[in-house]
Amino acid sequence: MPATIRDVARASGVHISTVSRTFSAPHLVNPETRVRVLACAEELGYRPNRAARALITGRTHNIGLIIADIANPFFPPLIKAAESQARHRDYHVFVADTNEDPVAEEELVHALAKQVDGVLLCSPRMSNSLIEQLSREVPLVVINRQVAGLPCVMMDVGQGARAAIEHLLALGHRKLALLSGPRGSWTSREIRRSAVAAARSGGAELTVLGPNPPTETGGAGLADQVRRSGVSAVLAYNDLMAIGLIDGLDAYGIRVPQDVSVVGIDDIALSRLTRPKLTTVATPTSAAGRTAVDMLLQHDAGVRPRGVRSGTSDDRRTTAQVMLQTELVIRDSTAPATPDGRCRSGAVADPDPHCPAGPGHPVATTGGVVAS
Amino acid sequence: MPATIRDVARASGVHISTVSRTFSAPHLVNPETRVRVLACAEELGYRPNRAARALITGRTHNIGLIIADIANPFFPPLIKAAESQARHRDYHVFVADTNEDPVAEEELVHALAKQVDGVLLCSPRMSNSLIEQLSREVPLVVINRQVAGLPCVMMDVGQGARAAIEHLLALGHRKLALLSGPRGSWTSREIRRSAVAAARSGGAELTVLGPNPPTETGGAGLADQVRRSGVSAVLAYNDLMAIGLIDGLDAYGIRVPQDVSVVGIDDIALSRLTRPKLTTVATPTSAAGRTAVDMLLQHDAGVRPRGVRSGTSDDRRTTAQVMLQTELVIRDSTAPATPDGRCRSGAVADPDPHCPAGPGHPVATTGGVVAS
DNA sequence: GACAGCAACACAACCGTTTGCATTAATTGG
DNA sequence: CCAATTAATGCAAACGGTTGTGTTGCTGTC
Repeated sequence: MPATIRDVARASGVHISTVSRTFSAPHLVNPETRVRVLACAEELGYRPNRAARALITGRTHNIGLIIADIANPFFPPLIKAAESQARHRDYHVFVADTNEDPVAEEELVHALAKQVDGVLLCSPRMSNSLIEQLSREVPLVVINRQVAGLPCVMMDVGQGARAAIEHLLALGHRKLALLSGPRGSWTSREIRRSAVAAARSGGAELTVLGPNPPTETGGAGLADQVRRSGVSAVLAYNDLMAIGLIDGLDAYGIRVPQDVSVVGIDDIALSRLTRPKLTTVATPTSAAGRTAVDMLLQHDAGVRPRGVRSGTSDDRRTTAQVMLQTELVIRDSTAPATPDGRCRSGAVADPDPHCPAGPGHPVATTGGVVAS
Repeated sequence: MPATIRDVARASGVHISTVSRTFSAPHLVNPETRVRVLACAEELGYRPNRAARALITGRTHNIGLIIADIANPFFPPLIKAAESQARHRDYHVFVADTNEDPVAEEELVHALAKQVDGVLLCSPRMSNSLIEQLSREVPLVVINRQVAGLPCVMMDVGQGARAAIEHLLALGHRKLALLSGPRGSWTSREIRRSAVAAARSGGAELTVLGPNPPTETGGAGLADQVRRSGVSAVLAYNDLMAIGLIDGLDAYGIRVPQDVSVVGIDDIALSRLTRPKLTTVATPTSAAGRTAVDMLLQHDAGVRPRGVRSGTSDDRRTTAQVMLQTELVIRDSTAPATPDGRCRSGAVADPDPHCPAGPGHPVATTGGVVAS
């Protein structure tokens, strides 16, 4: 039913190669013929079959995007940016969700390999060596992880975590906790490394809790541990966990930020909507998506020569690694510590929810529910 | 570089057709040959090229999923469910985002048409006639919309909206507002129709505000209108708008649910995390994603006969239309109306935020921030 | 007037599969 | 022992494009 190049050729009385060139190399065909062919193509509703083209050109004009969990609000902006950027370059994006499962990750790379010109591996949970091995099968760009010899786009969560810890130290907190992320997460390791270093150099004590599932439930489940650890401030692997924790603490009658300060990472849209609004480290997710697509397509422009089974060397892509900056955004979930390290000793139903912000707090917070 | 069927044939000393059959029709090849071929394939890391297969079989084993806005938390669970279901049936999913733009929607269908075996059109904003026209180009399953003659999977938002309005009426509210959704949204029309009918039969007054962008910002921007309209309860097109509205009202010192009750639709994960927790109509998004994939693939199983350009008729798919049930879930953003129609007259900084729940309120709410 | 140069197009091989049909060898029935 | 059947495999034509290499006809030059 759909019109093929042959239908157009027949209708316009030229050879199929002329039709093909009308689209791929217009300067090679006579202007008069060109308009005639284009008219026929339009008439028949002809659209080139990309799969057929891929067969001979070797470029599918598809890219794969492998994500740990689409339902995690951290990812949609990245997906959206990648998809949009790809579309501008006339590429389509396969999105696949691994449910945080490293095995599913590997299978998906294999499954997509032949079908795409490259794969964006977003927050991979598998091992570096496996990633390197897979990269021999299909061009890979790694997001949120550093892998030697491979193009990577990372966000500087180390710097972000440091800023967060320093913010908490400046507020007077001395007993801190870090809720770490899932096993296998490069981001989680970076955060931990930086947070530990920052806490130590600030003379504070930092307890690491985890690994944990990077979800709201994961955070909520840690409320009890946080409570008993006696810390006055917490840095969470991501906003979702931070929000879950706040929720969990609330069930124990512990108030944020009056009793405990909480900092998240990511700055998902949600973090502006919960009460208290979350202090968090903003990560440039959209930029990461765009950049990753650019890096993948940049080296991908050249057309594969005819019969040449490309040898081992020479198309060794320049493995740029870019690090995007993060930024601490201070909202309402952090407040100065009281002299004893806690602002208020877990009062459940205090009639006055206000815990006046001390001079160290950079924004005018009034604690609790506040318009801003 | 990647091994082809010819490489495997050469290595195992058989014809390529035998290799092909080893995978697609194993019973036709000698068991001994089969194991030999499989061993060679394994050795060479051979994986069939799906594009090449698609060329001749006519099935790409891809499906397209077109979404209004990936960043809207309503969609990710649907995407995830669709992707998972598709993968189980050995299909891959192209995800594309239209940014709520009907024109982008049409272009995307065209662009995907040749590349997929069918397209899931999720919450389309274009016209019915255009959808019907596009359905002649590629099999379509429509989600969140009813189009005659096309397979559709809908959620019964009409029933949901009625339940929401009746809930508000039972709480004593008599002046209501409806924040409608984007222009072109079937869901928005359904909600409006049902809400208007329910309000009328309950003897209440209902103001319709909109159309509006279905986002948090869209909701927040309506706070002023809602305030001045003097209503005591609001039903929003979706949770995002409801949450935005609550935020916007808060800036005017209007409390939810003490001063105004707010009901959302969708029950996105977020609605459990904001304060107050949102009363909302839960829509079965994951089920919708799964069902849509099933409906698409169900009629898609047959292999296209060899040279037969399938005629007009006979593969007229049975156009099942399924309606999934919704459910009102009552949380903390709705409370009984006071005799004068408002619980509290916009007190900005009242020291006591509690507005005791009346007997009509089904859950023990204490208003404001509460653990539950 | 012969020939180079060029523009415009046609020809045909090829990409990696699938699949109807032909071929061969082994098995069975009469 | 021969014909008929069956199992296993080879052969080659597609699928819908792209692209290197002719082929043709025209222009301009000496």
